[in-house]
Amino acid sequence: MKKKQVSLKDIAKEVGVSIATVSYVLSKGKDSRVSEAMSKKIREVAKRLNYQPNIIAQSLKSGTTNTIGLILADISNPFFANLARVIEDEAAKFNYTVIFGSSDEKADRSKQLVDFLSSRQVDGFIIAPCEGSEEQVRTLLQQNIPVVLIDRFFPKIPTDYVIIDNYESSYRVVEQLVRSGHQRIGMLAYTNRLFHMQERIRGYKTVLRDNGLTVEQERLGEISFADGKKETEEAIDIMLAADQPIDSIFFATNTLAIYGLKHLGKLNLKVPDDIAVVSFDEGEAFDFYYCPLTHVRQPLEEMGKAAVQSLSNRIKNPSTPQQAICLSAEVVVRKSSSVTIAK
Amino acid sequence: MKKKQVSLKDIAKEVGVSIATVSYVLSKGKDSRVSEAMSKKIREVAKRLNYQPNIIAQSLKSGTTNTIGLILADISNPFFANLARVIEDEAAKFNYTVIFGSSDEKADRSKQLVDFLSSRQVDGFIIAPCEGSEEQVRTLLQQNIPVVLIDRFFPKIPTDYVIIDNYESSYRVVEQLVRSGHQRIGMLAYTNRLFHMQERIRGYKTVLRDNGLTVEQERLGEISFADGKKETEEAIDIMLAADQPIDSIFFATNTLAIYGLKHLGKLNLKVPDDIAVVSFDEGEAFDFYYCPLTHVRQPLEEMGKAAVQSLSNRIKNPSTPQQAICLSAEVVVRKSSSVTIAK
DNA sequence: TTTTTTTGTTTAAACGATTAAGCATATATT
DNA sequence: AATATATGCTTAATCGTTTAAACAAAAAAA
Repeated sequence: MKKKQVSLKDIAKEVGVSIATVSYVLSKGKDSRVSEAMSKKIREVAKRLNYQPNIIAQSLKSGTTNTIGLILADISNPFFANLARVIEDEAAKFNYTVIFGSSDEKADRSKQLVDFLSSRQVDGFIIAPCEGSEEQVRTLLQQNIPVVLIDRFFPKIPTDYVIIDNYESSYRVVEQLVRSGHQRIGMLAYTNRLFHMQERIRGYKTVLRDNGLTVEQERLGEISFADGKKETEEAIDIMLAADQPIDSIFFATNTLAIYGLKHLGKLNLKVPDDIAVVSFDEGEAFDFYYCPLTHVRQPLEEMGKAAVQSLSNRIKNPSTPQQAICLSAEVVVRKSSSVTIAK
Repeated sequence: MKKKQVSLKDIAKEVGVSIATVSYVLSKGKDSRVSEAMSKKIREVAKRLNYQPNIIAQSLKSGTTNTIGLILADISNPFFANLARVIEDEAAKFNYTVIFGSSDEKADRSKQLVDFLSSRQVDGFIIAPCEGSEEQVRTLLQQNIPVVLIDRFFPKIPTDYVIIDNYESSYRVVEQLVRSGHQRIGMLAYTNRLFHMQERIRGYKTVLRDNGLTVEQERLGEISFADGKKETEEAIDIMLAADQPIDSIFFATNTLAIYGLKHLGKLNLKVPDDIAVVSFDEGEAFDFYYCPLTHVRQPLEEMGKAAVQSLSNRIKNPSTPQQAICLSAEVVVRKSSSVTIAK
């Protein structure tokens, strides 16, 4: 009736030796000084009883769990879902299990997750930090718990991190709109102070200035995370209703692009003829969109792998100097940023 | 330098009492017989030192981890990703953490995951079992480890499970094609012996027979999981090249639908005018498809919740009689199954 | 005052594994 | 034969927590 796993004790009793002997055979193999005959017997019984070591007990003894805590903004977002999968697979190669949770961009939720995972003794964290989570990261560092930030980072906190060059990528993708002759380029971004978002905005503004276009505050829509859909629609409506309506738009994330493209569809505006579009990120959803999108493709695979490797390094060697990895992203040019055919 | 968590011992030393006293105060609160003054002091020190209980140690002692092992076919599939999210959220309400992995429809991978999660002492499993995993499930049952199957189940194994009525759903969604006058209806299914897939096929065949249409073996494409994309394309090509080409098609899963719709696009066939379509499942991808799809909408929320509740019941009361939950799914009728306008 | 009960705290065992140290035997070295 | 070394196994401590049982001191009941 009782669910009782087979333990070293059970094997020891069955064979008639001490627990230690069994442990030596099963965990040390050849290196132990247990006789070959006894080893064989123990291994046989272990197999017969279907012994599985109790990892909880091993963890308690060793102080290590071979577990990584992964905190993402939102696991239902394909960008993070894919990143999670890459990290999971890569971590498996290092013999780590991943336990993760979504912060939903809320600092207090993120705090809960950090505490939860800490108490489960994860060996380290990979975190896509949300706004306001600086203190949590600092606390982990103070406790000497390894942390690697991913996708976003805090310039003032000396953590390991893996990011892409958001300024550069943003500059280059918006440049596509400029090149194809667009003059009134709008941008939709999330209204937060996270560095990566500010960098994307900086890239947008800089490329306009570099090309003699004016940066109009009304063309930069800042959307709250909580009510993204509605605010995106309103922002687009305003930009289109202006005296000088926008002729193209840059979406700073995939979720903004999805909200935005659906709205443009409702307004019966055709991409790229009525309005050109460029975006960050990709997703299966875009595969069915009638007009292939010019977008920034982030090197998810590389990012995930780098993060796991970086974390693994730090776990093994806590005194490694800070590792800051900045990858460059590819700009995929498609039809959605084309020149307007008839004007 | 050493990463050392604060333990009961540290608090005990600081306050000058035994470990047991600290434990009583922190875990029993009012129920303990520790004096109010001492309790207060201990709580203060615990707070000051930022004490977090070591869950690993608690688990070892209690033999329970408050953790659920979740094994899905493929976490990158939106159907499973959404199901996972529902389960995660529901489990959190019961104070359970979810650790999961994807079997990728491979029995040996699934076996690995079961062993892995077992050794981590999960309190129970929620599994969407793949073909050939019967023995794994039986073994868990024999060990009295709680298991709830989801999405799929084995009629011959008396487990708890949560599924939808696949036969009924399939019948009703294909019926839409029949009603709109389609006569040569193809189906794409995965080639496996799992009950849910067989039921979907049975629904398709039955509705044809019930309406005086012949069931042609050439119109039932059975696709292997490993090479789904290519085989889907070939199957569609064959069905279209036949003497009596199909006029409509039923995709048994969302992945098959995605492969299929992309291929129809390449062939320049318009839905529903050139070919009508119905499908199982949904996904953000379909939102951008030019023609809204008639499909079976599975009650993910209900399914996930039922699974967690069922598992929670069994964990608390292992001798509960078998709980078999079969939910009915909704058929969402859209344009893709409309009658062909011009023939 | 003596006995009983209550109150407040400690001791010790347990969960399952690891591992240094100990202790017999057996074998090798002088 | 005496000593050293190797072999094979056991003892016991440890990780951090929980909890029954023991114990001492204080309060209540006799």
